[in-house]
Amino acid sequence: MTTKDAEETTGHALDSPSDLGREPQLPQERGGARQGLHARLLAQLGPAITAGEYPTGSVLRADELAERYEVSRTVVREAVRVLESMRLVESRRRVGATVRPIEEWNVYDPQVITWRLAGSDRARQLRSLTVLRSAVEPVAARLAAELATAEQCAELTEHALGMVATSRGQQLDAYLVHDVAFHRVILRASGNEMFAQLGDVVAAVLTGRTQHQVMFVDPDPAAVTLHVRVAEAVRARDAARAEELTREIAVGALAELDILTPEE
Amino acid sequence: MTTKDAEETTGHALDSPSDLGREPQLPQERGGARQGLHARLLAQLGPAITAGEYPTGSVLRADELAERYEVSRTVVREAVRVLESMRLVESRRRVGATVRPIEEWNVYDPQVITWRLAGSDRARQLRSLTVLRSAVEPVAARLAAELATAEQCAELTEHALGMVATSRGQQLDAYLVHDVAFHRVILRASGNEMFAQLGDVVAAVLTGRTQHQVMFVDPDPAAVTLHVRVAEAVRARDAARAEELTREIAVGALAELDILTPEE
DNA sequence: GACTCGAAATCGTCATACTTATTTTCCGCT
DNA sequence: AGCGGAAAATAAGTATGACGATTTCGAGTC
Repeated sequence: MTTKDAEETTGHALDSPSDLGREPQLPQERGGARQGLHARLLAQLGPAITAGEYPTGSVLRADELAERYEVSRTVVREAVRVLESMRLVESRRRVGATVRPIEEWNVYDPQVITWRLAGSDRARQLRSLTVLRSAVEPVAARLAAELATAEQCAELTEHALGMVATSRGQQLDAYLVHDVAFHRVILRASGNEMFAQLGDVVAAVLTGRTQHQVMFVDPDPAAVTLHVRVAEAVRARDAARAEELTREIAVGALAELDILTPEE
Repeated sequence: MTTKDAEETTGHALDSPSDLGREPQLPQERGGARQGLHARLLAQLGPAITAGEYPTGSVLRADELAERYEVSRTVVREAVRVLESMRLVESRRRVGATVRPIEEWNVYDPQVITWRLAGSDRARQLRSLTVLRSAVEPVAARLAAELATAEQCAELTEHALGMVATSRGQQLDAYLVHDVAFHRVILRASGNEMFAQLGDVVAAVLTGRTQHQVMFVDPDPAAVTLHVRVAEAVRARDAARAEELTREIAVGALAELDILTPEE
């Protein structure tokens, strides 16, 4: 059972509600009136495309979509415009919106990431994101060590200690909260806006990992210790050490991934 | 032959030259301006917002925009939808599209990056991107060393040698071509789709650097040598060395940046 | 003074007519 | 028969008006 929780924090993020696009048609959900019909249509088309339901090169015609989903062309066009801005499709006159190859997608778009994480592309997306993390977070930690405010240092140790406190006895949910918060602080403290924006991505990865991993296993004690030491290094303004320790965490995350998903 | 038909049926010609307009916001065709009125409107609004012309919290009303830019509300709405998907604005009923704080923008969106690079935010954007590069490229080089095909290795050495050949005598343009191509190959060869997509970003950074730097100076010979050695390391499947050498390149790029732009 | 209810403003959606660009068809020409 | 170009067909793009939904604001009442 997919117990959902741990969605929180400020801002909106990549959380996809329990909206599984199994139904091939009819966005008829009177349950939750999300904002706007076009958003609902998007929530149908986006996952469908990223899941490969519409393969590369296939064409979406406006009238067809309008009829299929029982909305006006206006709504369809707005949704298509958004898909186009995500580079999922390319709209051409007299042809329609053709699905672009995956290499051209805006794979950094939070919405695209969410859709892919929710769909059949999950494993691949998770791997890409983890590799990205392994590249970014060590450098972010280095910068954080140089730039973090006293308050951010305090948050860091607070969450590191929180991880220690919740690392045993099946408290994975509580552990996850601290873990996510910890990495968010690091990324934000780096002072780089592009790093900071990866906070949601990291949250998604960590959440996904927790949900999909064997839930009985407590977190790796070594990883917990590393987090504590990173917090110490940042507080001590030891950039090199913060970077190196975070790199060790990243190595652990990659190794974990190799266990979970079969190598290609 | 462009013959003007004096069509009075609609009486709405968007290119009527007599219309001078004291609110002259007539988006002319421009390089990069894709087909479609909405794209042209977007090309006006996007840069304006990212440049801070519309500060955070300011509101864009649909009718107002429609009148100001002399387009229909249909066009305005599509443009706003796209801005919304980029998280530049948030559209609410009865309020309009309010500009979000920069921390919430989709700073990885290629279009947003382009706009910011072209506007007043240029220096900051360049710095963010360079830091990102410094994090990603070393890891990408490591992966490339493990995964690159023979053909990619060949391309790599080819471009590295090309850099050597054009590194002296004011051939900066030719040098740039090889430089960009080199980094593109590395990113692509890493096998990570998210890294690969940063190729355009790196190209933008390198191009911007060349354009804004003193054009008389030939590239740093040390950097050129490093590229050659990276190519060698990748060919030799020496992942650790490829990573380390690329990290040295990144350090150089960061140092260069500190010279150009005053630190904050 | 606080509370409620109604009116105004503005976005969201729909329907429709028309425009424009591109593809396809097909006719006439070589 | 093959080829080239004009005409037709098609679907996206744009414009416009109408209506619905919702949020905000203000006026009137307790």
